[in-house]
Amino acid sequence: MVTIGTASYTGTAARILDVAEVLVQTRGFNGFSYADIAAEMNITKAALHYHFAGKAELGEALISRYAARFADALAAVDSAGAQPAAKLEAYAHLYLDVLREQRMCLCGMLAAEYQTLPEPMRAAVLRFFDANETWLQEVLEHGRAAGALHFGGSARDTARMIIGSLEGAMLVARPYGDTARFEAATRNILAALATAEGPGGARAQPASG
Amino acid sequence: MVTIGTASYTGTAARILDVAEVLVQTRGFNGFSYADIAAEMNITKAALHYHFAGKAELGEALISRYAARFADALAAVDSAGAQPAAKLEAYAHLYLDVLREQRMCLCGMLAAEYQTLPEPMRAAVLRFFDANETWLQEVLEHGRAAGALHFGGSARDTARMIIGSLEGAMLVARPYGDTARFEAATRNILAALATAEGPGGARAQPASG
DNA sequence: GTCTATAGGCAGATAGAC
DNA sequence: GTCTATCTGCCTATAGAC
Repeated sequence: MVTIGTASYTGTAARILDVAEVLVQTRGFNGFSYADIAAEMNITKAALHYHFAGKAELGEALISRYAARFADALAAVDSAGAQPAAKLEAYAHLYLDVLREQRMCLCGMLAAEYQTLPEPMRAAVLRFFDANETWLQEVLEHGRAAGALHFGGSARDTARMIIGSLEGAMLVARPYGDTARFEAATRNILAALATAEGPGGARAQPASG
Repeated sequence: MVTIGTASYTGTAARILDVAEVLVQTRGFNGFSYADIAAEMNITKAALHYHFAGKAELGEALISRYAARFADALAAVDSAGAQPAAKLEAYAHLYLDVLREQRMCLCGMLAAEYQTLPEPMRAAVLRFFDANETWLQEVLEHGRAAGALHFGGSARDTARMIIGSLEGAMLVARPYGDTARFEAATRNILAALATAEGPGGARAQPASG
């Protein structure tokens, strides 16, 4: 179980986060302004500053809430007690739900803009990926021990591969407005883990010298 | 052979593109300004407008030149006459070279910002991915016919999976400043294609209902 | 081709009234 | 909590001299 944050917002603050979240996921952190949020909510920019001192603080709150929600979703998958392969499918489905709303993963988007982010946001983005990696690693290790999943390399590297592949599949599928691209890629990746000869087997060769 | 564009720039225009390219690949299209380019080059913003009417035109030129360079690199891989698996590794190495300079793929970055881009830039980004897909598809089909590559689904879907996985591996590896993350993911992906039981085999299950 | 100067607008942010 | 009003600074872009 991974607890990333305990941030809880209600009322106006929560509504601000809702609006800002969509803006970041569709336009990027550098692609929207306080004026965009204010216009959408029919309040003034000054009111926003009452709830979140600056854009940096708003960004931190966004990641914190998003990560907490994601952690809750993963905990729910664990509680459902499904098979390892089904857990991986449930994991991929979390991404698909985001893509269906024509959004990018919040932290995938912020990963692209990483170099322009204030330090606290950077750290929070990495924590999000770390938490995902930890959860996947556990699923992969248990799955391999139970003979349900098959992969050659370390569970850690395989977890990282899954995260990257899903983030990238979203990244490319969204401009095409085509969720089928994401779903096909997901099938390819997960199917290889559920078959006898998974990725990173003995015959694996380095991709570069 | 895919010819994307024939754009050719020399002198100041080429230097502007060089500087702007790094800025887009590291900070995003919405994360830099004409002032940044001007400062780096020790010229004025007004001089930039002489070469590229506006940021949108500069963006189009950037993608056009990047895509042409990428197409040239793929043609060079073809000319080398390597085995299918080696071609895929060479393809992945193109991405690695970009990541080693701590840059994101230009079009991967622009894919994240897609919704904020002017239409001509959007179209150019999709053309880039389409060209990549076409090239990979050909390598995959020839590789399968020759018994060198193994995958269950269509070559098109597998090509798309590769593009997404490499873009995503870059996206996540860059914030960590860790090229090993990218290389491990690449090994996982490509190894599965070079082994008997590749991804998307008969046992493949849909990732979602 | 590059400059100075400047326009016009929007960014994030603050002060102080209500 | 939300407002009006305002500040400062940066943005893209243009005009016109050299």
